[in-house]
Amino acid sequence: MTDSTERLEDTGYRLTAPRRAVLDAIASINRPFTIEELSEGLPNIGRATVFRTVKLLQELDIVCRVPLEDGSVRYERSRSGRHHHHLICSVCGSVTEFSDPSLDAAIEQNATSASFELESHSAELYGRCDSCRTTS
Amino acid sequence: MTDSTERLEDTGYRLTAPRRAVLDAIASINRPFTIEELSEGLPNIGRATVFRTVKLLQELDIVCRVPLEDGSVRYERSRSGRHHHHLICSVCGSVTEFSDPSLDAAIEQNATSASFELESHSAELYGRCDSCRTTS
DNA sequence: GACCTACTTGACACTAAATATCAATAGAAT
DNA sequence: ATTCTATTGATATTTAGTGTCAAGTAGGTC
Repeated sequence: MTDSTERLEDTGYRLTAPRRAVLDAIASINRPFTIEELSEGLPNIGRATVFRTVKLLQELDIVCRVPLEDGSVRYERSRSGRHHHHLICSVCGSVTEFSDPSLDAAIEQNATSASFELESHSAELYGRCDSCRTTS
Repeated sequence: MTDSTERLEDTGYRLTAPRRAVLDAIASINRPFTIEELSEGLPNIGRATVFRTVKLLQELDIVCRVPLEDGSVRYERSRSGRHHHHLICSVCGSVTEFSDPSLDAAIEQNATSASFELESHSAELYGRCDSCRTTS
């Protein structure tokens, strides 16, 4: 979170008390969260500000958007702060990041053969994580 | 759409007038649509029915959900009716389906190495389609 | 063809997620 | 300390979708 505040400043954004509060709250949550959940834990911060801050943090790759299989959305602090994909457990809801250059290459290959100029992409994997798989 | 009605019947769903109307409307739209747009073109059909029917058609792989980069969602008649991925043009909004076993394999490989039991996955490619790329 | 019954519909209320507005507030540069 | 502009909070509004339930109808049966 310290380097998150730095990243905010470096990008020209103001380091305000509400933004610090949102960053702290995100740092202390250890699971994917909804904005509502985050907002409930921050009764002194306006709901709109929480939405705005999370949107900002997404742009800075500090937080990432996690689309669930049912169409709902959660957010999570990005571990890597860089491009990655997700393994999303349908049992416990845990989200694991991974990167794979060969997966990215396969995606680029498909774009190229369709004469499509790729700007970005997403890949989400849904299933059961190791511990939920072995525990059930 | 004829085989869509067959697929409805085969699965035990009733072939009702509203469902036919929704199927016809989808067949006549040649671009990704929102439920609102679809519903506007069907003033005699209840909004809830349009939502319900599109949800049903998704389950039957007749229609597919297309998540856009900004988090909004559109729907499109599935050409293949089977598992596939999307090339989504950020200029004209066109959506092209593609399948690639080697892409699927790369995804499965990642799940396996994380001891993750893969149930499903999605991959969306965003950028500029061939005609928008060459026209601009 | 009439009948039955479960599936489906339509109207409407409601929820959830997010954005728009705008006066008031407060970073941070000087 | 002052100033200027980004940011905030409160609230209204939008968008996308679901829940409820009485009324309607598809399609199998006699």
